[in-house]
Amino acid sequence: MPTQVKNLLKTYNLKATPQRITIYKIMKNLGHASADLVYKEIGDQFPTLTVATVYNVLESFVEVGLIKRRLSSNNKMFFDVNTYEHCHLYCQKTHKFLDFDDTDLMKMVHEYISKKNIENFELSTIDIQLSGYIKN
Amino acid sequence: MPTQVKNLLKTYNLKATPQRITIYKIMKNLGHASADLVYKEIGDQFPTLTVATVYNVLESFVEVGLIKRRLSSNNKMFFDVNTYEHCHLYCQKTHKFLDFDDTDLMKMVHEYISKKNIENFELSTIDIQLSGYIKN
DNA sequence: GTGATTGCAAATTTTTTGCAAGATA
DNA sequence: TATCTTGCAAAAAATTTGCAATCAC
Repeated sequence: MPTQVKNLLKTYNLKATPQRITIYKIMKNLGHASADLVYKEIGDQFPTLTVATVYNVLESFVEVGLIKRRLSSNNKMFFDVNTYEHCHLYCQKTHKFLDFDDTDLMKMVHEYISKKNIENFELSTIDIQLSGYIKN
Repeated sequence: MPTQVKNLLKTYNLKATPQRITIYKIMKNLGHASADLVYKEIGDQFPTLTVATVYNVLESFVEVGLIKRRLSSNNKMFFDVNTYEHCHLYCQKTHKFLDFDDTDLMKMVHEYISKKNIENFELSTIDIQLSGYIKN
């Protein structure tokens, strides 16, 4: 697994620094997280790693497409380790995300939208977010 | 129009202060905006009105359901003056929103989702956001 | 009048920046 | 070695708070 992450980073033309490896593993583990959350998760397992580095690293991941930004109403940056298109359940209370995989739905909406042919807009991704309360 | 806003606020059990009236008019005019944007828009037309008040007022609007928060990847609070369910075009470069009304699409997705019967989740609203670049 | 709302200034929280030191390929 | 990345400390940006003064009803 550690070597795998190393290779993954290289695939994306990122130098495999210990900081990046650590942060990627945490993102992989959390699935969705804010910079802040990642930083807290690091805790004292890597004492010299600073918040600034967390932001830098996450930004470098976004740039190459290794992770994606997610939309939140939390006024915090949120990132998603899964970059393929999928829906989300978003908890308005805790601001947590759960993946909601439904390729049929995504396909249906995509087809509908492409028929519409929206002017003056270059579509990049479709986000479907079900907002509400995650119980438990 | 000024009286209309006054009445609207009263309908929502909000005292019709000049600050609230001003801010609601601006929101109505902008459609979608961050607290910051609203504050800038006020400019010197109301010199004593501070940022703190902008946040307070917008929050009070959200609480009663007069406006809604919107999801952004901008790490800023975004608000929407239209509270009915509708889609959005979101510009990833400028972080601007455009309404994209399509009741058929919303209906289709709603029906699809309700058939799914998602466990441990209390659905409040469905957000469909088309992210990309708004030309022009 | 009374309770809710505002202004102000200061504190927090979140994110960014600059630059020297260090690590990666 | 050359370049990219990190650490650190400080700045900037965004949001919140406390409290006294003021206003809407």
